[in-house]
Amino acid sequence: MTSEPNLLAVIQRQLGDLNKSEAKVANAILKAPEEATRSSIASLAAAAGVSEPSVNRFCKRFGATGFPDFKLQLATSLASGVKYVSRAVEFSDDINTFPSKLFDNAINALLTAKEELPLKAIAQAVDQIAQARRVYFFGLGTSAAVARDAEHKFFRFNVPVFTHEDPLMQRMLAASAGVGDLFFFISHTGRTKVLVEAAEIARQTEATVVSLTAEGSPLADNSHCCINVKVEEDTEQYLPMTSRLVQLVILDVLATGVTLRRGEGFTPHLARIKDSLKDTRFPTS
Amino acid sequence: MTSEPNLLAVIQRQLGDLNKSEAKVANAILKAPEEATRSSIASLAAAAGVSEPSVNRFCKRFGATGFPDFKLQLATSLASGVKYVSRAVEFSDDINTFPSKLFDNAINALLTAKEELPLKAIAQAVDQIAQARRVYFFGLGTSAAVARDAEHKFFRFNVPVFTHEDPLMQRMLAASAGVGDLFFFISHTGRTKVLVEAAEIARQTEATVVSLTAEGSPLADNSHCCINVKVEEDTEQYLPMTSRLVQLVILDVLATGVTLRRGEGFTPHLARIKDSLKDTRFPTS
DNA sequence: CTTCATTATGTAGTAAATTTACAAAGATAC
DNA sequence: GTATCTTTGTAAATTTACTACATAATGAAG
Repeated sequence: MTSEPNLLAVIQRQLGDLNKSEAKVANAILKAPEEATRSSIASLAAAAGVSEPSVNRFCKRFGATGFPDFKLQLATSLASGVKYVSRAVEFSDDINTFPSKLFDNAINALLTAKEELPLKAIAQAVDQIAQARRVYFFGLGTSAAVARDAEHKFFRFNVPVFTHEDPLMQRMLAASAGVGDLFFFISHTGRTKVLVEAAEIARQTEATVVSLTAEGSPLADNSHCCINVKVEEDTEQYLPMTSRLVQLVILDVLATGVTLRRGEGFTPHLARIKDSLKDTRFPTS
Repeated sequence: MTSEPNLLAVIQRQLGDLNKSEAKVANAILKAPEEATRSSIASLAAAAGVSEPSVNRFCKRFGATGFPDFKLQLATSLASGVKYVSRAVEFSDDINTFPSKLFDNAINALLTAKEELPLKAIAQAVDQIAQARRVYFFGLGTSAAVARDAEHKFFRFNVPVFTHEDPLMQRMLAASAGVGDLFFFISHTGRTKVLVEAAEIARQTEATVVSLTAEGSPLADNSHCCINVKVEEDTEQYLPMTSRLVQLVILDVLATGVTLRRGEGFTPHLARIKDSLKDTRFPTS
């Protein structure tokens, strides 16, 4: 792809930086993107309550050569089937609307994360995990489930992996750490006290501290290497789902990175683990 | 979608049935489809060596209302054609390529799942969870982490939720179940013996059995209600990541469904839970 | 092989849509 | 309060697409 991956997201993001009439046009488009691709500049201008040249200027502002070109880009963005705008679920939603909204939000989160992937930090983390003698995955609350998931992924690489949901265990293990130990902290906010404290303790040892959390948070500040997760707060009501999905995929990226490091010769080892499960299953008919 | 999946394929197929000038237009478009979406009727006519009305007639022949509409359809089908292709990670991949591949695969999995969402089963499951006196989430291996995640989501709704990773506990709880109990089994394959057995046992009681698993699997057969997850096997090497992501989002859909059922009056309750975590965190600067 | 009918294609004019140039209105700084 | 810069709209110019009609090509029948 040469240009922007999705136009609606860009428009959404820049909403604040637009002047009055441009914002009107933006809102009209965000409200009914499909329709916008089919309408003429005159009807869109009418719908937005602005003049035709304003619409034209709006298009040029977003990198199009003109209105037709803009419509084309918009149609292309829309084609993938995702409304690239995060949509909050409302109490008026029913079974036909809210599931797609949640899926769209999830997809949107992954798309955004993919665009701003901290490759350097990821590469560094892969290095450190591959070299570690022991890896501890620590998280609390919903992040504990992510840590558990990471354990499942990483134990396959002959690296001794440990997870603990108990903050006291986390503290004690952090305190008794040494060279070759790697502490991997997972936190959505990066502000959970007991977790940050555990990181501080680990930091005072010879161990390496890596975190998967929000940039600039206390946890990030206490890490040798921080994998920054972009979070859009406004869509999260009471459950931080989307950031957790991103965390999971990033852990998958790390696990895959370690596999690639191990090289092709490692494949039989993985196959052996998979095979070990064979007898626990009913055979496929 | 109302019409054809891929406009280019349709044009290609009908090439023989076209008359001379229409065929010229078809060839010009097939040769440079991207460019065709950007050009005016005049330039396309020139490129094909025909007159403008011929191009217009060509467009109408393929169901468009006119040239602009045709361009729109063409652009749409070009855009959607490229996506939905999962890409396997290879050992030749490096840090610049494999992370995006993994993200793409995850995104694709969600896109596919979204399109074939079993809404009826989801609605039914929401009903049953909302009415249940107790809900047990059971999974093994990687699905245990998903079950744990579900627990975290659902306990917020005053529904007593239980998770157990121990197959023996799962069996015993299933055996002692009664009216109002709901067993929610999570399994990627739906063929894990001990889990299927637990489902069989639960099925013999008065309890309700719901599963999130592959269609037609033994587990699905032993459930009152099965939420079918579409799985693309070929992209999964040794870790079934994508299906797990889909499972997580579906659980989120279920949790949201239950919230919506509870109605707006329930929001304060959720807010209270969120607030209860406040003191465990460092305040935002 | 001519003539008529039918279909295919192009020409020219018309209507519509888009863009540009410019002027008025509004905001901002001095 | 004036000058300057930005924003927005008006109107004209230009480009684009469409329609009606005319001409050419094709094919069938006599």
